[in-house]
Amino acid sequence: MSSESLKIFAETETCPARNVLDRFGDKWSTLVILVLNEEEKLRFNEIHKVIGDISQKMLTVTLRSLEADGLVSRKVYPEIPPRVEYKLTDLGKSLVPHISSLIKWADQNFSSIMASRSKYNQKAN
Amino acid sequence: MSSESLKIFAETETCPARNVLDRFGDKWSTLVILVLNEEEKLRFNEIHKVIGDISQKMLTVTLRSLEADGLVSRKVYPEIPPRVEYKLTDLGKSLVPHISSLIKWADQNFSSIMASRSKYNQKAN
DNA sequence: CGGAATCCTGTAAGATACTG
DNA sequence: CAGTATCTTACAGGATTCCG
Repeated sequence: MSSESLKIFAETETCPARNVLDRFGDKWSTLVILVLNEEEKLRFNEIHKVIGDISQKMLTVTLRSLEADGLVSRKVYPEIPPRVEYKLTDLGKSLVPHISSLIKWADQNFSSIMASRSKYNQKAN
Repeated sequence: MSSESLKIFAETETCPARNVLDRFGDKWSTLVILVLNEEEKLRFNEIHKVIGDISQKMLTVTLRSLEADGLVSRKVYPEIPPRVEYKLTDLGKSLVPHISSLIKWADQNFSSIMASRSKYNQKAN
């Protein structure tokens, strides 16, 4: 993969790479995508329950931005009490394998990274 | 890929997935990795020049944390003026393909995402 | 040249309370 | 149930200065 093909040095707003990497720069987006990937469709509180430590506000914010990007679709049922279902769009699904491969790498190299970290911190003290 | 194999719901500190995703949560790490991937070895100011809009401080911080994780190696030459060379470790190199596949996805779907974004923002107003 | 040290600010994100 | 509305805070990251 050549340098030119990456185009990672453009301004953030117009650079696909930076733009999308920024999307994963937040704390919850990837996690929500992965959760949605496991169940086809999920309600707000179901997602909330699965990700124990996300606040209601951040789950809303995250879902809204994923929806804005066309990665997640939101379907409201006009009932009382209200019911809202979230699911990955095709675009969202097409992203999952790439995230998964990253997770897989993480799993495989986690102990190595942690070992390196503690070794590095030792030297510092 | 099953839910169980992902293990994304554990505590952040002990969860490989979250731990590594957090690493890419910062603004510059992936960018620095990609830059280092293109040149085999680079000096501090060379990296700085390639990534035009990173501050000296953040480049230092980023390189240090990448070094701590064992993704980047740092070699100091005892000369005056000082010379320091950075390069990816094998571990760092093994990560690159996964990032690249993400970038590739970003490139391919950027216009689609941007279109979705502006459409979403229209509705909001 | 390659940083370190300090100061400062914007914003992501948490806590809490309220609502159709 | 699925949010919205505020308020508050921590910390990432920028700007600047100094140093071996």
